[in-house]
Amino acid sequence: MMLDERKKKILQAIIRNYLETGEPVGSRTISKYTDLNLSSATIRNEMADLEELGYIVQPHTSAGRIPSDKGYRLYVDSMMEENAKQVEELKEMLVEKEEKMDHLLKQVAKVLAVNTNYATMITAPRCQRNKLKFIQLSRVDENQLLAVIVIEGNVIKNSMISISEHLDDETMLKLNMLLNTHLNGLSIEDISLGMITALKQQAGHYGTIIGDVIDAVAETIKEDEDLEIYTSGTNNIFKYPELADNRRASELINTFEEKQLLSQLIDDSDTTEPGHEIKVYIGEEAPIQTMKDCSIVTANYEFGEGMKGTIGIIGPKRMDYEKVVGTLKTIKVQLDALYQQDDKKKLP
Amino acid sequence: MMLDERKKKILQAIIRNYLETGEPVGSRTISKYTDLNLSSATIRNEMADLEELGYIVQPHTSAGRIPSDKGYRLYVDSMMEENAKQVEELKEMLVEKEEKMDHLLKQVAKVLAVNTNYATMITAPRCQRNKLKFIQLSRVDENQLLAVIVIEGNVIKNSMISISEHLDDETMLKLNMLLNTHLNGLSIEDISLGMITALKQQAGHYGTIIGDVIDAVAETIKEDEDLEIYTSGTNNIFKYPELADNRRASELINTFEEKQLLSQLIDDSDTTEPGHEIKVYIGEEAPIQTMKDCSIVTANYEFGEGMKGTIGIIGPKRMDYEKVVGTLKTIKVQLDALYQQDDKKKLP
DNA sequence: TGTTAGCACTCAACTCGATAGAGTGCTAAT
DNA sequence: ATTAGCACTCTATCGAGTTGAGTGCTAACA
Repeated sequence: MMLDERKKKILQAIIRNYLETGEPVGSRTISKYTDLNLSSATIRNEMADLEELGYIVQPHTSAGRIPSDKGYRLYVDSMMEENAKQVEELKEMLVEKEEKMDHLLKQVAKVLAVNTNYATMITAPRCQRNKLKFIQLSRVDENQLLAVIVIEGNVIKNSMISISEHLDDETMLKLNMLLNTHLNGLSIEDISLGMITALKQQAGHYGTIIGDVIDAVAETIKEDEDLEIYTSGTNNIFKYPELADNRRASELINTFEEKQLLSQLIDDSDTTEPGHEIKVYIGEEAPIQTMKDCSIVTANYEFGEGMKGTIGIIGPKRMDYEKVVGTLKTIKVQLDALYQQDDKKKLP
Repeated sequence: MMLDERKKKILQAIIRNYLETGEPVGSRTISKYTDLNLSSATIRNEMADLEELGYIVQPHTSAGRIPSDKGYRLYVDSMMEENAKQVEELKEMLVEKEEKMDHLLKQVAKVLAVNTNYATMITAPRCQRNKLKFIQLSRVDENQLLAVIVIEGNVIKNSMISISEHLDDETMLKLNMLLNTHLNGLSIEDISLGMITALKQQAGHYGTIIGDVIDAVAETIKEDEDLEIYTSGTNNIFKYPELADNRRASELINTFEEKQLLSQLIDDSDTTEPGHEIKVYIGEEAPIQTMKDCSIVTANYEFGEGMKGTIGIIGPKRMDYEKVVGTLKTIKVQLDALYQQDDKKKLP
């Protein structure tokens, strides 16, 4: 049986109402709530059908109905009206652009959390293939060298290297030359063992230093790959009684704290095909076990040069999908734009 | 009235028992629990005294007694027996020393949380006065300079500077010389406006670059001063029913998330005089309003060159003070030692 | 004089039954 | 096809009664 227009309207009304109240919604309520001018008895009949079709369920015999995962899914897929919400305030907050990436990300997470009343997370943009862009060795004091490593996307890392003998300026220059001419533009896969030994040989007496530097490079790139995740508004879950009981809350808080658990979510939402950058997970669809009573909405933003980051909003299944998707779209656009801006600033 | 030995023993027994069970403890329990061989009636008399003195309270008329803040305080101050706990496991985990400071700190927080079953926090070591140690300008590409800034304690920060014209090697060298000879060893207060203009003049055509670099230096030092706080095991609060009700849990989780709220705690515990590096806050003594149902134990560790960090453990008032203080002491020693080790490695 | 046994009393927590009320399903009338 | 009406179901809530842990007090005891 296909859903006729009226059934759809009723389902939509049920969901909308449930989103607001969090309580099972009965036939009488719908009869008044909609502009269908139907009696509660008729609604009851329709609701019985909808239940049989699996779009709504009864928590117990004499209670109203609440949407099932399938019901939410239909709602999200086809029934949500697009409307440009007032996210102006949000835009403004983002405009005062933070200098540092991590500050910016933390702020975005926070703004999102405050705005939506759900828990949020965001990852820093990450590269698929990291290429080495630039290496600089300098002498900090008698016993220490500083290696500065810049990789594609202007990610910069530093590493201290201990040395046991003095290096004069000329040697420093030579080592820098050697490293840059041979390593620039290479990704971690490109740097072979053969190349390393060759370099060490060329450096002669200073081979160990070259070795140390290359180790540092490898570590830098590796480190950039294990991603940083920022979360905010986790205590928002207490606003939704269906998530706030002790066991569930504890599990959720833990998931948010153990960032690596969230990475499953990132990985999953990462595979989005272009044009569908926003994903919605409802209940059991979630890739994380502890979130099976939640809904999750994720969006991928781009930061140029193939760098992508992920934003996620986690809330109860009766999430205000319209608002969340709308807000995420806005944020995504803002973040995408941010990179363009950066780009322009670079070439005045 | 001074507490005689027996009253002390009874109080101690009450506290110990309450720590275990979390339930009010009655006279009969104590009569059995201790080796005093007293009847419950006698205990009752003593308990009445203890209550009058304010060391214990009754939640309601016909319930057992629980320790008051004052009772805990006495316990912590004078009645805790020092005993070397088995923190070997913990030592081992710390021994596999992480390269990166933030990794290490996160791990410490986690190990502590798992070990104690309380929520934990830790700050990175922070300097009182940051002196500039070394500056390095290098050319990354046609339009960008990279300024690497090293401050005392080997904190390293990077900053990109956009340039509109090509700089040749000689100029780069000159600028580096200029910056290092004039700025090294200075703290932020030492860099006067006069000095800046003088430097800019010397740099002539490249004065704006010098300005940019100095801005970056200022920002770097400032950034290092607003401290990073890592937390772990926040969901442990759900293990203690007296903290796990919705309102309290939400407030606590929020406090842990809004790191800046925790900084009040840091500031307060920072003022510790030498020899008393471990502080215990009980209930209302806590400098953070939301934690007035908790107890907090903090320790300061040192990282040489006047850098100090803070570790904190937050749990219910019926916290196992002995274990916590013992564990914190161990961790503190480990962290203190870590620096010494680092120091040695520097001078082989 | 300190300790203890005994007893009456208190109070939170639990159980049980009754009740109210929201909501349903079914049937018969429109 | 829709609706009014009614019997039915189930949860939530409230109050009464019960239980049991624990106290305070008193009188007896060593």
